[in-house]
Amino acid sequence: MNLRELAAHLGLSQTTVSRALNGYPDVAEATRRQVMDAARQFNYRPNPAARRLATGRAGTVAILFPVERNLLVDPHFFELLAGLADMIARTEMELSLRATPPDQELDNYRRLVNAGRVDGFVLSSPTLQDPRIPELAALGAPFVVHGRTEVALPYAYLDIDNEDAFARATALLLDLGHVDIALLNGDPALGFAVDRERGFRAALAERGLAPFEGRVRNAPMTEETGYRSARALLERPERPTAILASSVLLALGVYRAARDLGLAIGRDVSVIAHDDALPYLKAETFDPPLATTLSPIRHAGYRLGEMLIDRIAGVDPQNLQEILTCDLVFRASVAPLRGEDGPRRGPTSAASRSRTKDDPRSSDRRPAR
Amino acid sequence: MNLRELAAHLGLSQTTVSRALNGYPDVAEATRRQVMDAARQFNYRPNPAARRLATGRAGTVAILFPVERNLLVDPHFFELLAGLADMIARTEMELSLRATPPDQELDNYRRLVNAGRVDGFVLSSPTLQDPRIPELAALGAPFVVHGRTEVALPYAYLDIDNEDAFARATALLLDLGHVDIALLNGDPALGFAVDRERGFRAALAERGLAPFEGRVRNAPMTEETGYRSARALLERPERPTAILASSVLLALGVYRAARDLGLAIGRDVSVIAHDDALPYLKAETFDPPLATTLSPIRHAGYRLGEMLIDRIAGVDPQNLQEILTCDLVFRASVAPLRGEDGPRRGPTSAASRSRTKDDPRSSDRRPAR
DNA sequence: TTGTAAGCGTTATCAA
DNA sequence: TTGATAACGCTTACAA
Repeated sequence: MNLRELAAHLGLSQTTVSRALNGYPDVAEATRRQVMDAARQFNYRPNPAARRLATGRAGTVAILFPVERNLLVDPHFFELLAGLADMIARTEMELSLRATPPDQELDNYRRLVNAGRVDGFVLSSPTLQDPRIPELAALGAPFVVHGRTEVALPYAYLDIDNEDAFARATALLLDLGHVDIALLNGDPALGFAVDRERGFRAALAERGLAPFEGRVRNAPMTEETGYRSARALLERPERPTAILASSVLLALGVYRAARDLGLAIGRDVSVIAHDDALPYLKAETFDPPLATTLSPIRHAGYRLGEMLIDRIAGVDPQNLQEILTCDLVFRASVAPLRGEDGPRRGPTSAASRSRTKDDPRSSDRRPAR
Repeated sequence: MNLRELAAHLGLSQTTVSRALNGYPDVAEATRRQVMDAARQFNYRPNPAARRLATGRAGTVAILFPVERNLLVDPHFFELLAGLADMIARTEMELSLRATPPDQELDNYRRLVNAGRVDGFVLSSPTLQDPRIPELAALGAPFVVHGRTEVALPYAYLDIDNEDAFARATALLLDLGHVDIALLNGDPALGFAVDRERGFRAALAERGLAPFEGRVRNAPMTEETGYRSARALLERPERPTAILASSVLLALGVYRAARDLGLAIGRDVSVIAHDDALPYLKAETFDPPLATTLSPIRHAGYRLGEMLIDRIAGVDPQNLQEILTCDLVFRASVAPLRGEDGPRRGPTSAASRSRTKDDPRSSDRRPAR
């Protein structure tokens, strides 16, 4: 069933039918209803190729990823993708996944835009001075960025409040008596690592403290580096009593190192990690369960899709800038410092101030039957 | 630059130029060369929307994934996707990633085919009686399957030789003196788990052996279940001396369980896992390094893309059925059984027979300069 | 408020 | 071996 047949069936012109379907104002309400009903009845779907050809719009959003680069080493990317695909599937748009050799990446953006093959992009894992941003801005192509950068242009982004999350996590540890806290962070070329360190330092500074020597470590966020870093930190007698980790994968390595050294997570060393809610690596199944700053990255993908659709529709990028607050999820990997003044009995007032709550994804969220 | 302009520039008709570009036979060699050169010179690219409209072909291959189902819990899926995207990017085709509610999955395949929006599909994680296969076959839509099933239809597939891989891994352990071997396997609704168990049992049977009671376990392939299963197996005195795991993630849990129980991997319990070469979970960085049956899943994605292109071009599915042999990569997680007759000194002849070799991805594969 | 008709950039049919 | 010309199915001036 195509437009001509539908129009013929209704005894109307293609024009009118097209306008009715596309929500143009100058069409009689009665006509519109008729058209809509018939379209539904015959399950009419406009041919996307024809529409593309006529409008010049591609009906496609794309996400490019460098074939060889880190992105693929990063399971978070795919979780983001899942959320994005979920959102886009609810629209008439398509999501095109495109691999590109790293050295042709900018070129590919340019080509896709100039050839009108893509209406908008999601940029993932931006660097602080990400060249894709000025490039796409210059091309006038709509895009949304997952994360903030230092690029001084008005662009649409969605980020989590990394600084706030790590400040709150640090404050919680401080409230529990910890003073020597280490930070296992990611590659500082990616903005979030910088923000997290800033939050960490700010929370310490607020109590007149600073990180001890060698307590801030930057490295790729893998189990292996988590292990190595934690091992290096914990095997010396003057070890930190708490560790903040930038990912659950890093925390996995921390757990392994602690176990190797005969240290009990929680009792001997407290751990809080940032949790992007990867479905195959759940903080709550850690032993002991891992406390986290939580922000499901899948939801971020979903929201980025919505924002991109808006951006394509012409919404000003200044109005498409969002920062999500992370939940701080308290679990048994965190405990009060065991000091000479005896164990304390739980978070102090400042800790409960900081929105501590349980995992919102737990089953008690479902409505009762 | 479009076809009309290109034709005008050459003083030829659009028809001729189009035919020259598309490799039709009835065009003079000289003309073709002229056209090709000009096309290259002006960097001419046919408009995909126009081409789609004219040909009825979509120029798109798609991969559908259920939003909620296990697939997303599975990091392997994304690695496959990366290989597929890499391949498709080298063609004129697009790769469309589509999320679908699980209950509308078949419907969505049907819609996409009938509306001519997709030229072909990659089916991932097929079940033994996967309903997508008869559905797509009935629709006459080209598709390739990652894995084999019990569906009695001629369809294109790419699979690894799971049975052979696990038979060889088992034989290696047997050669090293192990007798009580456990198998931590995945969900038996997915075909590969069945094949792996078959290989395991076959290798044992060849020596007149069978698995001990409770030694075959099926569960989702996560770190957590690996831990639980290994724990249950290893904490009893009559524990297995070797464990085969269906994934590196499971093996991670096995390592954790062994550590908890004070058992040394290699010395006290040998471990071999199947390795799909996920870039962020490397068997060679395990401590001790993890022996594996190796088959990079990314390459499978790449190859599936090639096969799908062939299938769309009309190649008979019977000629598009491939089974890849896994490499057996020997590492320190495997050691001879420590028996009353003292430690043995390494693999016996039968073991070296079984294509044991080092990780082929190591740097010595690069050509010398 | 509706209709006519001209594109959009290809490919495909048929004739030359 | 080449060239007119008609689709392909939709959107959009412009006209009525």
